[in-house]
Amino acid sequence: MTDVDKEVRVRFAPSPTGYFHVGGARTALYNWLFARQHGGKLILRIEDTDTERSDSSWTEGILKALEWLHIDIDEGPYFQSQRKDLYLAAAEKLFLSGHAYACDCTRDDIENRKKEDSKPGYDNYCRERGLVPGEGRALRFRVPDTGVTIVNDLVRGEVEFANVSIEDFVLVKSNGDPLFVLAVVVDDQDMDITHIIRAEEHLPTTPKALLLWKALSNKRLPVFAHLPVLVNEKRQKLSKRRDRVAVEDYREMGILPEAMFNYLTVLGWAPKDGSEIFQPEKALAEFDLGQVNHSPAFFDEKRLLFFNGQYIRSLADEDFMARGVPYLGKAYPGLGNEEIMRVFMPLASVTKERVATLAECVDLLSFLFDDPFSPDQDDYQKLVKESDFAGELIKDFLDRFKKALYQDDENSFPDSEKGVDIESIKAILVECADALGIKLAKAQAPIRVSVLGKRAGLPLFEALEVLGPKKVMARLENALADLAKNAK
RNA sequence: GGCCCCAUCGUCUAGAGGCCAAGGACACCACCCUCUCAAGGUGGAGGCACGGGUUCGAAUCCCGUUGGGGCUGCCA
Repeated sequence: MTDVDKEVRVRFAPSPTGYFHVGGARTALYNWLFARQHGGKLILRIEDTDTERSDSSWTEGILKALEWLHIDIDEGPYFQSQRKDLYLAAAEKLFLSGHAYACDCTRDDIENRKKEDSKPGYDNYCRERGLVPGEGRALRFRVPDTGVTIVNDLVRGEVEFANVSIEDFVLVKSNGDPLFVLAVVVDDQDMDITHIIRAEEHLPTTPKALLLWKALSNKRLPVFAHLPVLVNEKRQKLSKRRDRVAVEDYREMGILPEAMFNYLTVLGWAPKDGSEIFQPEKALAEFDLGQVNHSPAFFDEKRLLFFNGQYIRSLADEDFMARGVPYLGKAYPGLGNEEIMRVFMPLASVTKERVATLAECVDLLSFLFDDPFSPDQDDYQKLVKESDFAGELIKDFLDRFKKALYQDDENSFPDSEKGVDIESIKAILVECADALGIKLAKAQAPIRVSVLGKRAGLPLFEALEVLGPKKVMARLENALADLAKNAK
């Protein structure tokens, strides 16, 4: 078998030093697409060689986020913290072969000499001192003084680095811990990685990796693909510390994983036909690293919200409801799912075309569950209290509503849940509006605010029907009493 | 400062020398639909950073400038 026939093996290698943000998710996604396209393997490797900043809880978050996005991994997770011996063995090999040398320079030493020299980076002071590796001594790689190192990149073509511009970088810290450059190359060779797909920020370290790779073995070089970074509104690389773009946060606000997946896919790549909302199958069929954009992309939440709205609306009512229920359950811990679903289901279709996220269901349906109930103060003030017809209208509506409900038998209504149907409620309000000589749009406002609590929301008649006559009447009577009290 | 990457509407993009007086989508504005709000429909405003080349012809190729970004750590 020739090298060319080798199975595609890619890796996603996050470092667990903070919450998992959307930039990492996109890198993982592109790796996944590439692996699946080529019938290859996706390996997950946790780069936790920085013991100071790494934490297993972050690893947990990465795992959960990948699962949520349906990015399934074939191997791993491997933990670099558990493979230290491998890196140290490679370090020894490099020292023995003369590719690396021990260095006892402190940071200050280097700084001081730099003042005289004015050249940045390490000055190769220890290169020919013949120090033996040991306590308090770092191990540095001997970078060639001449020649160039060329990075073969699927996204950017060939990128050339003059070796003189690369300093003798550290492979092993003076405390004996291996550094990521070493660990990454050792692992990529050990795990037979064929394609390294990662963010562009790694491009400057790639020539180092290549030099190391060749010094370590004669394995075929991996092919690189450096993806443009994701930036914030200020065009800076997304940072875990600065930018609030955790995958977990989007999940909590009710972004659908398929919407996130789709949005991430088209952030930096577009299918030939220009379509933007599509199933993963299409990306699998058409995705091409060579077509990935070269420039940084802004993670536009507004656009994500649009994608999410599209996905929500394409859901079957039952599915939509099932996904929304947990959000309501969280907002109203006292309620059982059954209880929520009973009123959610009949309103599912009118709700799903009014939300961009699942969390927004809570806001739209709160009138069903709030207990005690109280309307939005601003809306109530403006559309009920300050209205010159609200009192009259509400009274009229309430009278007619009761009449329809009791149906000529005032005693037949104890607490019947039968209620009044949508068409009848509408007919009643039309009559009220006509009596006042105003339009239906105007007439619905006081009723809406008094019963549903806000000036905007679900279609009034559907909402009233599902709410049920008891609460409708109680809230209208409350409004009436309040208006009467105020009139004095 | 040094090295490297990048540059099409505000944003994400289509564009691989003539099909481009630059197309689509988000956001924005207007109108239609309409019980509110949405959703949906129709329309509108809005861009090839600049300067040189190459070419019969450049958003597309080359050079420079400017601008932005990344890296420059015994972080990843």
